[in-house]
Amino acid sequence: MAAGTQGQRPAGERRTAILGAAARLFAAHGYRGVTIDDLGRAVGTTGPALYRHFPGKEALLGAVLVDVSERLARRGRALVADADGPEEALEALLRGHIDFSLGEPDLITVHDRELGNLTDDDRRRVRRLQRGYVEEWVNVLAALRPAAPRADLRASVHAAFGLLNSTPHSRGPLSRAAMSALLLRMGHAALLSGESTPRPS
Amino acid sequence: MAAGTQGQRPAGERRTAILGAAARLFAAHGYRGVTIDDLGRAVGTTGPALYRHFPGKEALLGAVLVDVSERLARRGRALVADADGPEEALEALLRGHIDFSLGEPDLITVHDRELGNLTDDDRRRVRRLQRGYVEEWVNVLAALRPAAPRADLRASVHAAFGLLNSTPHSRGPLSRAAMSALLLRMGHAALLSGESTPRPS
DNA sequence: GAGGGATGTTAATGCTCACTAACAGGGGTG
DNA sequence: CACCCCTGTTAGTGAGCATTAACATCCCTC
Repeated sequence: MAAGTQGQRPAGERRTAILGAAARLFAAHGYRGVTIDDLGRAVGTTGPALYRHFPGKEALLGAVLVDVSERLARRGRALVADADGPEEALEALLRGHIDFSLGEPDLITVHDRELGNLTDDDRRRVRRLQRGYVEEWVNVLAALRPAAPRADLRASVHAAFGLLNSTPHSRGPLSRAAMSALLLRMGHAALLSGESTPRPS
Repeated sequence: MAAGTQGQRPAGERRTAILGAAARLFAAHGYRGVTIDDLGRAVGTTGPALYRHFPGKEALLGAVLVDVSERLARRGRALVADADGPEEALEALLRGHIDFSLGEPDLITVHDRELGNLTDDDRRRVRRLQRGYVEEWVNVLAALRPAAPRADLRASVHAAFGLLNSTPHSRGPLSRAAMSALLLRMGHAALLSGESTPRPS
């Protein structure tokens, strides 16, 4: 029971376990509220073992945030490219984002709480990816609401994200399916509320 | 310039200055990212002077959060009581909340990021106040959408708060008036999207 | 079957930080 | 005018924590 008792090799399994634990713990207690030892304990090692996989705590947060930002941006691009017209693109973006925020609430939470604890470099990268994702939404919306100024659309998209991302804090007793439907309906209504007169059916 | 050079007496002026600085700094860097010395410097004293006004850092956060929660809850109750029917009550709640989130974004930010750093006691108190405020909204909505289950309405209200509170992170170049109008429109549409068929005009 | 890289472990190390001690000026009240 | 409370100040103090050092295993390759 002294030292070095492990010896598996399923590639970066420990690494991904650490990333998962980091997302969960950072979401629950905040970046500053989690210690290296907490992280080690969460993956069945001691704290310093972490340094065999990441250069430090900041880099760990960076890896989490860059990864989630990349996935969101990539997914957004793909959904829009595959969609058949802007109505369907918007629907796909909404569904995709909702799946994400219901499926990985920890990542969503960390993603918009911990930007300030990143390295300047990582923060720039994450911001760039976020901007790209937002522009994807804005482009789709612009096709549906040609009269609206682009700045308004951008603000609308950010507000819609606030709505969709509220999930981690407040799902309550609703099933995932029910919550998903509710968010879809609300998000859709909010984003298209720019038209002065909603047309029935 | 050695020691004790001050001597004003406008009552709790220093105290409110500290609370303001705390809201601003906690919003910008997070509770854990702000030191006692930062707080002292922000109000023109040194760090430890703070202990003449508050028993500690936790109590300071507690004072900020309890105060904002009380104000929101009280305001919500008053707006609903003074309103003429549920349509107008909802409108008033939306406008009130939007004013708040555009006018004091720091408080909004701290309010939903730092619950976890409160004393158990303060957390309970804040949660109770929040629940009361939410119920105010839910009651109004229930009158407008009698068919919807209360759990759905609660989730909808939380989601709408996410939308309205997104402001601090994302106002962009829009004027306050423009942003206010945009949020009002979106919030209204999102909350009333429960009706299966939106009726024109 | 010897060597070495990957991965852990425990024990420093050094910094940051909330909080406390000891001391001091200032002004209102007796 | 003497006292005393209010509010500051500077110098600890002790705990927590990221990171590094030194050392130990395991398994894979030659």
